[in-house]
Amino acid sequence: MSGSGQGEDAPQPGLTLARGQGIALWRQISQRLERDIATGAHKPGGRLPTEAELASEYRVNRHTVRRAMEELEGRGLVRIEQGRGSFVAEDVVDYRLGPRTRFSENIRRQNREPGGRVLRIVEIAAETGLAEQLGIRRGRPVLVVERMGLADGRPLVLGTHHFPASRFGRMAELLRANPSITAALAACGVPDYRRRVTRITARLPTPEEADLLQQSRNRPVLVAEAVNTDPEGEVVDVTFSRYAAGRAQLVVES
Amino acid sequence: MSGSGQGEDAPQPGLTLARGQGIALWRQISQRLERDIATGAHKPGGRLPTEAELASEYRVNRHTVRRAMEELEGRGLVRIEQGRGSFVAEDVVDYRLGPRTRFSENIRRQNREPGGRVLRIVEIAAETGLAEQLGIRRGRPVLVVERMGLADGRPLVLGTHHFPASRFGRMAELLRANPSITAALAACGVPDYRRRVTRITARLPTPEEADLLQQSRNRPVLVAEAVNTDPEGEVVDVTFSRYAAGRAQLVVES
DNA sequence: CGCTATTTGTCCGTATGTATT
DNA sequence: AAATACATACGGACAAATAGC
Repeated sequence: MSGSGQGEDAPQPGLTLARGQGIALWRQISQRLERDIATGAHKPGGRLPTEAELASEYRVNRHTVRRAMEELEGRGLVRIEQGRGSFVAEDVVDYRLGPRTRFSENIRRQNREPGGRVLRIVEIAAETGLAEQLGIRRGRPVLVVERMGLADGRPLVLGTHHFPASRFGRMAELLRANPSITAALAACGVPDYRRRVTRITARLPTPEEADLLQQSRNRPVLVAEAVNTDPEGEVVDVTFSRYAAGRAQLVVES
Repeated sequence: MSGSGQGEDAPQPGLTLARGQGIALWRQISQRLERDIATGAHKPGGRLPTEAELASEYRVNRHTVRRAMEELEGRGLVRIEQGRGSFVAEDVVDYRLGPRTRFSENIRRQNREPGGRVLRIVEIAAETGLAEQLGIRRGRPVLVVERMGLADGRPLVLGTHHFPASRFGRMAELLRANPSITAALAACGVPDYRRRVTRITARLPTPEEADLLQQSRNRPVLVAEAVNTDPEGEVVDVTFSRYAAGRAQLVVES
């Protein structure tokens, strides 16, 4: 790019790839784009050439360029939007994990506006593993709350909360009025709770998760399993949170 | 492929896909395979049908099956090996993150044999951000140690450590003799250190990382940035660790 | 050891669908 | 409504890794 836009036929020095050697073409392209981003030739938020343009510049098929772009997207360097184009990526939110983790406080500390939406509330019977974690008997009713947490109106995290229904049956209606978990727990007689353990993994999102988080299928989600207890040590809930990686960064302080 | 292997022409009930509706074929295939794994029709560690078999069963192109398989691999449900086949995934290692995080102890607690290999040691000049974190002046020498941590001989994590060279210049030779960071620090007069903050994100690996971790490009890596201090509160090192997601799960206790 | 069959990986070319502008 | 740009799907060819002989 940069300068003479035409001349599709010229050899285009610097854009020739090593063919037939051990290195896949899409990797070479992805490396060059990465370098161009690192050196600032493509600036954060800036627009990248279209797939067709890159394909003709590098003299490869469009699919080969797509491969390279998908890799860069998964690594968080670019963002691809159907019908619009591809852009160099930016910004992340720090999400602090600690004994007193509260979503809204956490987001406000980053000078962003927190938001929440309850997606689904159902009751299920506790299977063995869950029952053990919640400290209840197998088969007892569990309230499952599916919730989306937002920062500045953008989806940041999907949380699946599990409460013992015997103690927190009222939460369903409370949450419908106010999507704050902390507020609902307070109304159920738990003004304070504490995070005990958090198990963190990462994986690619399911298509549904990618959709809800408004995130590409190639960007991973951070999966955090948390166990919260009340001041007496009684387990209040077990939560699986899925954070959009690249929008959130979990911070643990010791 | 369970049972009657021939009969390529029969309609194969249950394997027909909804074409031309809103749902991409590869997604439907991935959903079915996911269900088959969940129900135990395909058992953990077990072998899945080949791409060619699935393609003919579902009456789609092999590439469409590949798409579906790649998604499942990224989500950690299957493992794909070139020349061998595809398998249902298993096991993860819990890696505890706490103030006194030590790699070897951590791995041994999981009844696995820890191992380490130093990949590269170089000295660089501290740029602004790093200098600030290390509590040294910009441009001062920093020892960068690239290390691989193994469990039972399998790569688990890649760590890039940054030590102020003024204090820890001897580490280079020490590590060449013994790849343990803890031992090398002890020899440099730091018998104990503490992890202060850890910032955790996830992304897809670079091709090099995927290679070193012996992991697929579709599986994310957990990226943890840690700051360690000595008992006096002096910063000892800043480390970026990249864990193979699906082999490791980070556990935080509060 | 090399040879071969199997299985996944890369790349090309084309056609069509869908979202955005 | 048209043009642009990314998404899905197909079909074919060859490369690379693995396993068995």
